[in-house]
Amino acid sequence: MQRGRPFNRQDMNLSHSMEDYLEAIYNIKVRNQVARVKDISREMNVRMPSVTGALKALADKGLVIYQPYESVELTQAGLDHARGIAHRHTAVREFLTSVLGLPEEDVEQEACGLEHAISPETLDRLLKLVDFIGAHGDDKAFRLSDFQSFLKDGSDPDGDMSADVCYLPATIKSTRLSELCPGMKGRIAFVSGRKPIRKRLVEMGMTSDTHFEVLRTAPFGDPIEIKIRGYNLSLRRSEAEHVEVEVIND
Amino acid sequence: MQRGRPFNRQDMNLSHSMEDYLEAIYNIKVRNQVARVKDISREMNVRMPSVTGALKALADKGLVIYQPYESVELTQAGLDHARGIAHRHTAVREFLTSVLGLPEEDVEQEACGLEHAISPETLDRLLKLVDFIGAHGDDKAFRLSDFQSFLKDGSDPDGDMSADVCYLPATIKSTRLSELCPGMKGRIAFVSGRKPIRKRLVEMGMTSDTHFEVLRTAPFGDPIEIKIRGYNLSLRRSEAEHVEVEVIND
DNA sequence: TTCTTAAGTTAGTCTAGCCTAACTATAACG
DNA sequence: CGTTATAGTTAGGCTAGACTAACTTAAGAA
Repeated sequence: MQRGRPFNRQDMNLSHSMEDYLEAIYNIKVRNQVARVKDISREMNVRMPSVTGALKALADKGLVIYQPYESVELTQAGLDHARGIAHRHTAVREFLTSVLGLPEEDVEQEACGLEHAISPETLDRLLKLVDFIGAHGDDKAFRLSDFQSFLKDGSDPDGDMSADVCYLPATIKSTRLSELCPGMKGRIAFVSGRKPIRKRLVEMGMTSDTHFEVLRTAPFGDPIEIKIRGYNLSLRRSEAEHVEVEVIND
Repeated sequence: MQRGRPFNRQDMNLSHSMEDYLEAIYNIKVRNQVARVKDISREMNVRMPSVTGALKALADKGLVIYQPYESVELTQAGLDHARGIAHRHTAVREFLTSVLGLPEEDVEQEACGLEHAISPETLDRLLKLVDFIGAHGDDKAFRLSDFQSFLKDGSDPDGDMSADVCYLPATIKSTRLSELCPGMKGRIAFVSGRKPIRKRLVEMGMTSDTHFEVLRTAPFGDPIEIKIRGYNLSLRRSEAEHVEVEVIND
């Protein structure tokens, strides 16, 4: 029960609907680089004026940068939030398909509903469960008690998992280029930021879907050196913060 | 994504909020026999005028019988619906606690959010999963592939489950007295219906928390004979339909 | 039987989110 | 360089669902 509760998502109080908009913007940027009102309207199945309204609300909360007639940018906070939602979505979808065995097609819509109601704690355990169950193919035996003790102290009797593994299985782990450490590889999702900085980054070859590897980072992470399209490139931290990437661990 | 979708819960289109009200009424009746505006208001954490409004809306949809200044009754449809919601709620709570191992206290609120977004198909599988995993204590090995094939053809290699078991484990299976078959035992949850019929039933000993057993049912289920408080009682089907019970299988 | 009080209702307000209709900006093309 | 089509915005309206303030019922005490 418990009505009247504002949806408690960490500090920020985002409505169900605003979360949907944020997620849509994020997804569109990953696909198309830029998110325009029309795109969002299509993705969300609403009319354009509704999008305009939502963007103003999101801008008020400091989650997007919105200026009339321009394409939408995510702020740092907006990006963080959007990633959170996307992770919840992925976790739920993953659980529904790979554990419950529901068909991919049917799952998408349901995940959209469930993603808003999942607490961080549950999210964490859901991901761990998916990982634990699916760790080494469907035929590996699973004991609930093993999982429980794994949750507690991170021990897995079969030694296939460890507590500090990355719990995003068939999942995309997204972050900013500036967060990566040397040796990590990834794929560029999209470049955010206003026109001039975007232009510069794109000219350097930072375009969507391009793969790269981080070579070196200086003491304070500035500059950061990456290998991309066969070239070595050196970026300022302030620039790397505008590059949303997906980590690929091999 | 997919905004603009009316919450597709089977045929009836009930909003998130209306579902909450319905569930609250159901829970209160199970606890208190009667649900009054004040109770609902307390349970839902809203003010009384909001309840009045909601009751009118639910009455319009034919889910409750509402007359000003009187206590609320659930119609047949309302009861069915409420049970559905309660089951989703229980399934989610069960999963969160017994599989994910989250603490009881934290789970209640989250279940409230999730219960609205769960499809019948997912509900079914979630219950099966809880049952399958917990079938014989935490130490029983579980193979995802076994679960998957159990879902398909109802076969369990260890023979501990069968396809037509009742998939509500630590769960309350609630229904109407009129639905039960001879030999079934249960507990009276509450008696619905307007005053005269309620009065008669209560006088016969049909009060909340009383245990009973179904002895006989005539061809068309009318009358139905039960043993309650040491007496044998014969009820018309039309009366038994007003008695909400919880089945106890031993 | 009247009085008092708690429960319940009505009326009216507010906000979030959606909508349509009508206006405006931008960019692309002749 | 103006025209036009498309994208986007503003204005205004609607519904759901909450709220407060003020009125009404009903039930129990005097």
